[in-house]
Amino acid sequence: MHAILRSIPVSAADWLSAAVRAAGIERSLRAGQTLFRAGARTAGLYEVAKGKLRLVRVDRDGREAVLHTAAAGDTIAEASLFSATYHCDAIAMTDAAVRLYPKAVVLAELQSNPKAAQAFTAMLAHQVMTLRTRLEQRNIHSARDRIRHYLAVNAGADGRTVALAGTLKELAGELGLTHEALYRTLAEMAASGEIARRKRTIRLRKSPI
Amino acid sequence: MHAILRSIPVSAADWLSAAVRAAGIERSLRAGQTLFRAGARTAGLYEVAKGKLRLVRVDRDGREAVLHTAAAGDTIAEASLFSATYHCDAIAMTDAAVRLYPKAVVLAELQSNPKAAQAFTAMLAHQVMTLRTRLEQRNIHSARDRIRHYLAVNAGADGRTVALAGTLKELAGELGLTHEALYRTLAEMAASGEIARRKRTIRLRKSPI
DNA sequence: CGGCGTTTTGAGAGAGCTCAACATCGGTGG
DNA sequence: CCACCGATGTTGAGCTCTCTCAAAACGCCG
Repeated sequence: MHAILRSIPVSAADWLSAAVRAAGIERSLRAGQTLFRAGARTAGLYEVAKGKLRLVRVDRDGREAVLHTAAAGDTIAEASLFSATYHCDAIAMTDAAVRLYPKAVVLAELQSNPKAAQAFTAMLAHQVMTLRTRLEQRNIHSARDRIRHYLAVNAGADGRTVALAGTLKELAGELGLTHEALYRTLAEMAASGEIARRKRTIRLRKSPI
Repeated sequence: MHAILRSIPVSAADWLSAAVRAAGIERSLRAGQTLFRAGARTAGLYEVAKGKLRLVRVDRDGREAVLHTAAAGDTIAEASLFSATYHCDAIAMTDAAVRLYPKAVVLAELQSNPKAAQAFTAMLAHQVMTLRTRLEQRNIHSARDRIRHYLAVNAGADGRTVALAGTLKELAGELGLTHEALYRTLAEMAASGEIARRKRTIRLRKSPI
């Protein structure tokens, strides 16, 4: 799935001109530190240089919804180029480094450089599709089927091996499950022989129909 | 929320050049008819001229996930400009009419017309934020809170009146609830005085904190 | 070795889903 | 104008499933 879009450059490095990149402002973050919060004035586009960040919205119950996870090479706050304030919090999951490309510089670049604009647009289009896939996933109520869906969507080249980016607890958050439910269901699926678990991978025993 | 992006032209009419619009191919659809299905080769960008369409993905249980609802003036299949196949089904909810702008024509336009490209990009950015809001919504487990969230996000200018676009059953699908749960919870909220229901509107009694 | 966070397993309760029956509304045709 | 029909809207009762709270084992790092 998304085979074509996968080949599109996701890294800002690939489409921002040297001039824009030169205007980038580096910043380091410790694990757990906040890059920006919802409601704050938007500064521009961030590129993750090192580590991982997550975009979350917090509802009044203190529950966190993980909207996105960005690793090195990814950009965040793309949509904020067209908005005055951020609409979610960005928090470093690990020690991390980001580069800020000021809004005006990026917008000028997008207007003057069709190639950059096209790449940026393609990346947004890709994000729309990824988000829709996650929305589809959230429509699945059963924990088991939701995990199956995740494994199917995120399987590697062989179609049955999934590399886990972070901890299972993080995965639970991304799936919208409690970590207990995820642990339990994974254990059941392993017991029934549907999956095999290793250090940082899960392998599907049978290919999903 | 999204106050700024709301003012961005959502209609294709506003940014496609006359030449591209002239290349548009009209097509009529009866209620329930399918415009395209997941997996089919992408033809281009569609603009809804009349009626309403919905984009859905169907899982193996036959359950429908409503990814998007498009009304007159909206475009659909934007991301498909960068993909060889569609990733969801488009189904007419009412008798409808659409205009197809062939992929090559639109892509050429985006490359040659910075203004169009910018408008298109802004629209995609807007979609990303809308999708994230829906993803946030799906993280809310309680039916009541999910409805509250929907009402808060979709309240009109006065901040407490929400116009219902379609049937409650459709709304239930969009909220990821069964229609029974939605009916019941709306009835409870009306009984407790939290909302007031009219023909095609819901009004919040108190402004949500 | 000690401490902290992840991983794991247990038991109970709540909330939405499912199945079911009925009411209501809008359109159609006699 | 009225009867019919389908879809939406509404309410009831039971059940399943995940969430919640709890406690303990495990792994990693200082």
